[in-house]
Amino acid sequence: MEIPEPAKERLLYLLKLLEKGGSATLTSAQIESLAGWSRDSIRKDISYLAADIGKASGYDSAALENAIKKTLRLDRIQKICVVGLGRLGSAYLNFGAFQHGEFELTAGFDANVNRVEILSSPVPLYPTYKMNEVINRFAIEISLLCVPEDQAQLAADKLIAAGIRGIVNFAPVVLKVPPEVAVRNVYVVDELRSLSIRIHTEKA
Amino acid sequence: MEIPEPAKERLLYLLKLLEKGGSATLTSAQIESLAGWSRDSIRKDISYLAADIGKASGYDSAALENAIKKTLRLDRIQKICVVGLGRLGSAYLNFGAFQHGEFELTAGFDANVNRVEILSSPVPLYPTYKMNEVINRFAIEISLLCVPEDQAQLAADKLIAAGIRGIVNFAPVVLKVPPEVAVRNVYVVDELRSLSIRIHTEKA
DNA sequence: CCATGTGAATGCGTTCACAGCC
DNA sequence: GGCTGTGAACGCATTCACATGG
Repeated sequence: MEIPEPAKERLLYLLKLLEKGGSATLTSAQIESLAGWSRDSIRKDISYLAADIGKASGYDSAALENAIKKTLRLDRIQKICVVGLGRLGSAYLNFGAFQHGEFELTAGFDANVNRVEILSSPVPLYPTYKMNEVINRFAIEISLLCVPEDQAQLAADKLIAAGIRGIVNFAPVVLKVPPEVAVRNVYVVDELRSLSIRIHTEKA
Repeated sequence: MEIPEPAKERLLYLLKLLEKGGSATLTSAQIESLAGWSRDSIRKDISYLAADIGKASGYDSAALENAIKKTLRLDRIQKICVVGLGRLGSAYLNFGAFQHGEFELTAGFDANVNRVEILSSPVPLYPTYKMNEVINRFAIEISLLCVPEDQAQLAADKLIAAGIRGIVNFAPVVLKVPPEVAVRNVYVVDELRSLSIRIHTEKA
């Protein structure tokens, strides 16, 4: 069965809750108070996992966590890279979660060859012109895009040409990408606007 | 009429497109190719604005931009603050968009009094115990939460007690907040997971 | 008995199709 | 003619209500 998109997002959020530990077993009512959705939709969401987790006492947290990871295909290590090694990009080179977690930072790129040579990094660094080769050699699927605003589209085009499948875009621009490439924008002003809208246009 | 939540998000995204300039007039078909949604839903979304913008030649970009801002209540300056003046938090003190744009950074807070005194900043800084007073005095509605993971919930509780209405949370935790407080989480691993799910669970 | 799991009903958002207007 | 604007039809996700199981 195909899982509805909103259900996937809720399951992802639930996974976050589960990872922070807490009780070994959870009922849908408890999840409701933690997460804010109705217990009915929580039960329905979990039922999509088809994993036989529920007892009369509720759900086994560990089993639930595994089932979500497996169903959402988050159960294996995935390779990522970072493009643009300025302040933000180079900070991610040393980010702990990328050294041991489910996302393995495998390469860093920058158009400035000097920067590539001088920066010390636990991750191999390459000049931009090697992007195609490196991304394909290591089967990198997702990239962090940390270049300045005016270079973002150009860098994205290169990533796409190299066969990247997903981009986390930190530049405040709307990237033009083909439909098979997924993009998530991370920009604080967008978040503020979204909050502002929720605060000021809520059903009175 | 109440605007559907998904429509609000699309309008917000469309606003971003409009702000980057481009042509002075846009048809729904052009927006379709830029944004990726169907022209029908675009026309419906814009119709919620009830603003009489469309001509036979399409929409006037400037008028459309204004109408979106007005309808989504983004047409006035809103005050924000930042809690936690470490690497990330202090970087936002000098963020250009918060000095002239629609969000005005009005205060910075940190529990470490020393840090508050030593940091040089274009924005007034205060120790945490003044949070309540300052937030109310300046009518600050939204806060950036940039403290370490293990202090995030505590700091959020203080913000909520001070009457904050929205939080942009940069810590990798699920904040427990009352339903009237809005939260947006900004965490790169969440974004990567979301992309991964889209890439690997797309309808084949 | 309490909590899960699930077909059936509801409700909401998108798509359709056409009327109205420049 | 081309594009917008919108009631109506449609389809999908949430909610309901009950059957099932520890």
